[in-house]
Amino acid sequence: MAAEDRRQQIVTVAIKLFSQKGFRGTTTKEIALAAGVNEAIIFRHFATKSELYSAIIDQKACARGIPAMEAEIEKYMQLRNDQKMFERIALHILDTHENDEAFLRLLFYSALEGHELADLFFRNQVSERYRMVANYIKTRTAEGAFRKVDPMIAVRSFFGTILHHAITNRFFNQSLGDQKLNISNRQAAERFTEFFLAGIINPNYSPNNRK
Amino acid sequence: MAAEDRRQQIVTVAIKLFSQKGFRGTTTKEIALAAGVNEAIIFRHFATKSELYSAIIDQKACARGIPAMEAEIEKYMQLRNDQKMFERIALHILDTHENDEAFLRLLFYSALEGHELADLFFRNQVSERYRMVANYIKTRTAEGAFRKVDPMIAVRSFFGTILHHAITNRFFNQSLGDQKLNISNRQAAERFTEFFLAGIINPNYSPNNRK
DNA sequence: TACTATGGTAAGTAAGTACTTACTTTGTTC
DNA sequence: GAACAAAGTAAGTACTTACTTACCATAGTA
Repeated sequence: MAAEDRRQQIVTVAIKLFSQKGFRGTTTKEIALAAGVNEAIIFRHFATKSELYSAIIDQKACARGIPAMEAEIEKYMQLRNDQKMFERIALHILDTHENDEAFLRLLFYSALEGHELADLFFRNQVSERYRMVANYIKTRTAEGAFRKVDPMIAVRSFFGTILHHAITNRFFNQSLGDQKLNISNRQAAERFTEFFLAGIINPNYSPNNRK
Repeated sequence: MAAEDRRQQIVTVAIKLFSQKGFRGTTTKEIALAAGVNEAIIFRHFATKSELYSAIIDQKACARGIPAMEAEIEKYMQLRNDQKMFERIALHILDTHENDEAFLRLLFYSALEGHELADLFFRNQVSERYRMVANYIKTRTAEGAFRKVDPMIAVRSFFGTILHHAITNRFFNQSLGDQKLNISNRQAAERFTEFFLAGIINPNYSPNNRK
């Protein structure tokens, strides 16, 4: 196998194992076994185990957003379609964490074990999205469509709700007994967004008497 | 030192270390060093490292609630003081995670590493509280004070908001740059509750024409 | 055919790891 | 003060860890 392919294969295998057992909990021997090569091969491609982790960070923390989805959100913002806009963001988050099972675990392990992944991800991806949504809320408040609220409080409420749902479903669902909430991501995005917007829209607003 | 005291001391030291580096990441040697005893002492009190973890679980997952706080919440429920009631729950959660720094980390490590602590905690503590709040929301909806909402959606929105705030503050606050939200727990409880209630109260309700 | 660069391996090393063994100290009771 | 149980220790064991060394196989080029 060509060097570059092997390198990528090792990274892929390592992502899976690190997400399952953490960085400290995963041995280079296990990674080699799962990749079907001798352990020494890993150290031919990566000087240390930490360097292998760095390669994962480069791949995960700097992942580019999906342009189609970004455009969709942008469109709904311009149309002032609040429901669809927040719903799309929520669905994106929920789907991301469902499709990439490893990622949420990798993030939490990284936060707990003190690697830079979680920090970089927050800096590069989350922080920017928080700012964008906060600005949208400010705009809508200025237009009179939303009540006067602290945008950061509203942003944390919204993302908190969605992330809590994602985290609970992944880590704690079987612990909740009859308190489970087994709905599709689409339904969840729709209903959490409805609930969120009910709390933030200005009941006296009609689009015609916009200032 | 008496056996029971030493045992408890080892548990206390282990909680701190396990929360910092996880179960797998903490060595029995480190625990012994931190407790100021020989490593063999640990194995005199606990047959295995796992058994030490079990002792922690017994102590943490079965911790009793604080009666004074439970009574306060119960009182606000009976008085139908929605703001104070939700605020008190929120403050309890935020304070718990601030005062017991180790606990949130211990919980997440346990969820990731697959120990029973997280599961037991959810089963014994969280699930019951979710049910209680969901029932309260149902009652208030029946009384006409709250809009007709899915109680589970509302419950997840509320707890999600509060937990997200607690988690973000503990793990990711320094990653958020200017998106930080540096407010006291009391302020946070008050403002998140206000925001939540604005979304759930029935605007046409007045207590006098209760059914 | 011989040379060389590259992808691969077997079998190590030194430093941990959980856990044990054989022994010493210390406080209590008669 | 002798007997004895409980609290403590030093120095192990067998095994695993990240990482290394010395060697092999094969394809492309001269």
